[in-house]
Amino acid sequence: MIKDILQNFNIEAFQKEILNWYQENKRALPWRETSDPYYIWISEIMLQQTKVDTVIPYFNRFIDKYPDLYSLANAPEEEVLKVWEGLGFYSRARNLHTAVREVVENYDGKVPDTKDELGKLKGVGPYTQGAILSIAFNQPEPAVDGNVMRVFSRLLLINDDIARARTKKYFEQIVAEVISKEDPSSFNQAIMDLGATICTPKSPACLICPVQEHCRAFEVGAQAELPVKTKAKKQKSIHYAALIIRNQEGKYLIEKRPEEGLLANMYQFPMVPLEEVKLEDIPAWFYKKYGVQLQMGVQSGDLKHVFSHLIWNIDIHSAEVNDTEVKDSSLRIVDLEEMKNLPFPVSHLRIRKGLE
DNA sequence: AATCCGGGGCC
DNA sequence: GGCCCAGGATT
Repeated sequence: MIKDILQNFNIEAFQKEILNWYQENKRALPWRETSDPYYIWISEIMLQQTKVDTVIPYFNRFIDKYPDLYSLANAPEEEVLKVWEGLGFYSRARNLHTAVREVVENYDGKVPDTKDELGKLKGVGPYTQGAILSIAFNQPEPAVDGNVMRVFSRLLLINDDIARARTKKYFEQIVAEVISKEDPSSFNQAIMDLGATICTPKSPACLICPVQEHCRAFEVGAQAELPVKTKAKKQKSIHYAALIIRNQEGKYLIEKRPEEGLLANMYQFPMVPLEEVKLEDIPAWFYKKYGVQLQMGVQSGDLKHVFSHLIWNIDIHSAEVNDTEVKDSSLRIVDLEEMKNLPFPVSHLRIRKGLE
């Protein structure tokens, strides 16, 4: 069936034209100034589900702080999370940190250049394997993401649901056939750039597309209908009270989240689920959970924070404690400056901003 | 195969 | 408000 879909698709001409276009039009990106697999790796992890413009300042800060693989391997996790703060999907940072240590342990600090070895590393899946192998090691491996599926679904007029796993495998077979064997690095990056700048999700710029004459969707005017993708479910909404808890010294009581699940190992102001706990029951609930007596103050505001799969509606309350130290290992008492050195999710950075 | 896991920007 | 984005791990 791969042969069928590629029937009458002029692979050689397509390769030549997309590579010529890329040579003339490629975006100047920090991670394109090198082919060091460590830098390529960092960039590919950051770029997962994240736009280029968002990644650039994070990438620059990250390699400034961790210029080589060993400096990252030797860093404490909390510091790595702090550098990642605001970028989201924090398991990416924790998995990357784990994987870099695996490379030091098992591969003498050198990023492996085979699919099997890369695939064993935490956080390195099929896409990132292909991206590292092609971009850093110039191997003709497909690196198929949503971007690539959009481009090829239009080029070849494929209306399979790209949310399905089997569809992704189908595109991987197609790209394995079409990819340039002479310059796979440029080829994969060319498809990325085309998807980001020309073959965009909404209103693609077909009239200036360098491979328009190869595009079956453009030929029949179907580019706006592709790719086909089933909708994600709507997010669930949860109502919390976030507690800004101060002691007599003016320090704050904050909490480190569990090491698994949502926002793992990130810090936050303690949160009370208001569907389960009434406002007047918060002190009793808090004492039972943390062993700390608190007095509630006033509500100082509220905010809404949207995740990919849920929505937090947070009422911000102030509270007071007498304690200067705490027993519960997840709690810490810190001043504002100390807080700024700890990793917080954006929702709680917004809460903290009200303290300045 | 379905679900979980952030955040920002666009329309 | 819905949708998109250089996905992977877990179940």
